Amino acid sequence: MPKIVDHAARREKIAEALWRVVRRDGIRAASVRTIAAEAGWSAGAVRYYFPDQDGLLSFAMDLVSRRVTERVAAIQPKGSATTIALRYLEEALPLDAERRAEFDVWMAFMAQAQAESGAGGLRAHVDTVHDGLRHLCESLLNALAADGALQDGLDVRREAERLHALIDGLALHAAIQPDRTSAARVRQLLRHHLETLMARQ
Amino acid sequence: MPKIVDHAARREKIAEALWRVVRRDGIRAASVRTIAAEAGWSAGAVRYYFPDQDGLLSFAMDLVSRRVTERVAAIQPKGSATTIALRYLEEALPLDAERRAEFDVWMAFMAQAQAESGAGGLRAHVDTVHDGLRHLCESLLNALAADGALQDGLDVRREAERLHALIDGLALHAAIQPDRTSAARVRQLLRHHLETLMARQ
DNA sequence: ACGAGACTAACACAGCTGTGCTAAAAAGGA
DNA sequence: TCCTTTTTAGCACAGCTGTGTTAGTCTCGT
Repeated sequence: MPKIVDHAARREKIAEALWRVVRRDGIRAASVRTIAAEAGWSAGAVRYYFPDQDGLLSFAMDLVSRRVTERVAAIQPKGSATTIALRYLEEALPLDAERRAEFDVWMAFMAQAQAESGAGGLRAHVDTVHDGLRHLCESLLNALAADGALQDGLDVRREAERLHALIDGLALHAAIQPDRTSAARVRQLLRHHLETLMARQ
Repeated sequence: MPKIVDHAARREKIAEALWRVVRRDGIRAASVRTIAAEAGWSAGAVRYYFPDQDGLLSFAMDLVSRRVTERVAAIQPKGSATTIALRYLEEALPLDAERRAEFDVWMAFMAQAQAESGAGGLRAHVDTVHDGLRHLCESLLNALAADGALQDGLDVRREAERLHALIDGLALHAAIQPDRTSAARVRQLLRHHLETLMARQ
């Protein structure tokens, strides 16, 4: 029959073009035409894959979280519970150019999602990712507790919330002031925080 | 001479209209005309006070930080160093409707400021506020240390960074999931964090 | 009263916006 | 080769965008 292009791959290419536009000029500049130009196609071609703009935005936001999820899923959980925890938590932080780009875009979407009206679908994405990270924090702390690595009498639920907040705060700092908040420093702070939770050897 | 209106007050009214638009429909909807309509004036009137849109955006963002700064400056530092610290840090968190509104707007501006090109002035505002909060954290910890309330051998600089990240993370959580992250819970987590830094009585 | 200065509204313009629609091009199976 | 289906480019439309400009309205000190 006719020419076949990888539909899913094309949609991702377009979404990535949207990311670049958002990162370069902000979400206000993310129009169908600028995105098409960035992707190297005509506006009509883009609209063939995304009939309307809201769908494009929603897909692009979802792609961010899928990318992160894929990377997290690819982690091999080996080593001590502590090393594993550090490894997982680091993956959620924007410590290199690629993840920093994703985080910038994510931040733009998150701000947009806060708008009461309009694309309500974005709000659900935020909640999903947020709950996912909270759950990850809790799981990692539970694993540490099972290993007897944590101090006695620790409220794991509370510590998970605190860790979660710390992670998001560190992510923000790494993103908006990458020079002042180097990757090494962020790793150091994260490790230090975990150490304050651990039992004295 | 002619009719006199309070110039500064009018500019703030317009900026607040911009906030409402951003909060309701996102920063993408923040055009001169929608803002004018929201403020109840004509677009021409708005442009009399803000010749161009970038100026309006920049002013509106600056107003957010000024409002926060004013509230922080109005705090009466009385009570123990711990109470004072809690009082100050709480003020930086979006724990009521007004501050939540400000934070939503701030988040939208922050995301926009991350765009490499375009309104470069926004970037400076972000840095100023960011540094201000970091400095506040450090000052409060130093005051606690001077009172002998902190554990011995604590790296204050490091703890200030950790506290700062925690604050920003808690603020984010309080803003995007206010139902799941109640004001009481945030206060509890903050107090708990400080307690982990304090010397055992 | 009157006129100088501060303020407001309205229009114009070129350009961009999302979306609907249509015609053409491409490419693989028959 | 030709035909069928997918893919692409382009146009059209109404409406919005930022910004210049201009004409008008108001209010106060003289």
